[in-house]
Amino acid sequence: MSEVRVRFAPSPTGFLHIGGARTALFNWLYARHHGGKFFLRIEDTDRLRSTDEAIEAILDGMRWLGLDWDRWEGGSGETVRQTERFDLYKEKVQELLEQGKAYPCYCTASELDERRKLAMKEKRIPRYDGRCRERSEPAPDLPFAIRFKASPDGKIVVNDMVKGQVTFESKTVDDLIIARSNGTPTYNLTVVVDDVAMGITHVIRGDDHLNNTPRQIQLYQALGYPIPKFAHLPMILGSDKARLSKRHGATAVQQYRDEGYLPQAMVNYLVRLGWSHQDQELFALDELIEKFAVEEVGTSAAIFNPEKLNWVNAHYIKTGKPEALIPPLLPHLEQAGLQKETLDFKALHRVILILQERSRNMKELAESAACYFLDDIPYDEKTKKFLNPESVPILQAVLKQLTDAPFEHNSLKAALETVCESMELKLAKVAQPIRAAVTGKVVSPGIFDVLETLGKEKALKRIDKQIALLTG
RNA sequence: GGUCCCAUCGUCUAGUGGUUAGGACGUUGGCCUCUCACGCCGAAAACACGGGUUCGAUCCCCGUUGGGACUACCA
Repeated sequence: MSEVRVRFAPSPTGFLHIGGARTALFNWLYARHHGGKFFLRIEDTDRLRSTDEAIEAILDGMRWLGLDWDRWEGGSGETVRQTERFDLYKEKVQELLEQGKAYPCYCTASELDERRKLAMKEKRIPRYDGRCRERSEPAPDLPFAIRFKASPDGKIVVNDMVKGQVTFESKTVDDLIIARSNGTPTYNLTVVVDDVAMGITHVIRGDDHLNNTPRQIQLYQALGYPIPKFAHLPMILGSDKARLSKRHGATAVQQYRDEGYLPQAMVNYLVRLGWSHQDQELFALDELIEKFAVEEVGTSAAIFNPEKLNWVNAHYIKTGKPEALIPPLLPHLEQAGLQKETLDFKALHRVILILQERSRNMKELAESAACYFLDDIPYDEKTKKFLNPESVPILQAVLKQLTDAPFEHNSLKAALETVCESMELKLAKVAQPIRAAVTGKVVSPGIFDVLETLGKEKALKRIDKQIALLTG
């Protein structure tokens, strides 16, 4: 069986964050590159912290990024949920128990907690003292957790696809709890059992899991399982080199969507965090699938840089086809006060054409686009500089000249040049008042494009209205 | 504290036992110009430190320092 099978295994305790998205992306790319399978497994064994909202948020984020996942043959749904697999875990725990590879531990959580604190205080290494490991007295009638009996002998070597060979002394591996006293299994056990059950060939995850790997390898061995290949990806950090968190601004992938980022920009930005292909910065998705290799992923952590994301996003906006930009733009247009139902899509197409090269995100684009559709446009405070009594003659001349002009770039140019000549003014002197009058802003695309796009009716009406207001 | 990981411009990174250490974002000077962008041309900006190995180290090895992760009946 040479098929590549990977998985992304988030715990549904929150939204899909940047780090998780990158891990998912690398798994996805690896699977797609090798023509393998990419599964989504929800690690919800911690029932207290897992929520259905979080699961939905994660799936939503995955879909937005375009990371489609495969259905696991052995599962009943689109994703694998660990809470539906407790029977299997119990069976495996029982197996380990029967083989003497695990044992009940009667220490309570609070006792363990106290001992740990004491150890820290006395500067001892906080690790389980193994007091229940070799129990000779009869089992007390108390709740118990199950611990894995780690082997203290020898070394555990991880041949990591990104980190290279990493060696751990077996004796540093603690007797970890594999089942809680309430009977539910814990992460290190479920991850091993499921990865084997699902036939996972490559475990690609954040390097915060590197230290878990020796424990998991011991479990693989105890269960008589083959060990998959591992690839531990470097972390993504915030600007202060600390783990990315809310302090650094948006960490949820959805928030970037809401702020006007395009999924392909997000994907392109994320893939370059830790991976590169010579000097290339921009990659189309199919190109990524073709070129991506986990083996080429770098070893050091990367700092998330919103500025560069902005640049990538702007690139995809200015090079995108207007029709492709419309769907992701719609929610932002609604935010900007435009109803989808009343939108003139042909006009929108033209508006996008003149705005896309000067927009960094969809939100900006939508806000700039609004004035081409609204009947009553808001006027920026800054327009006062250009809309004053002095500009009235200019506006009047322009209005007169434009009344009979075809609203097409070259004719508009000729018309405004005529005004400039007759009034002995530079184009800037004429363009700014018009710009202010017709867009309500002091910056916009080129004035001829603006007028053409806006159309004669709206343009003249707005100029006329400003003249009226200023002379009124 | 213990274990493990990491170290090239501010940031993402390329790179090689001999290079003027390359690209990109950002910063910055200029050009273009009706505003703002875009675009174009230029500039500043890095091999953490100390030992080795070597004719020669940014590159290989060791150490130091500095970051990070893990050290839960979280995942």
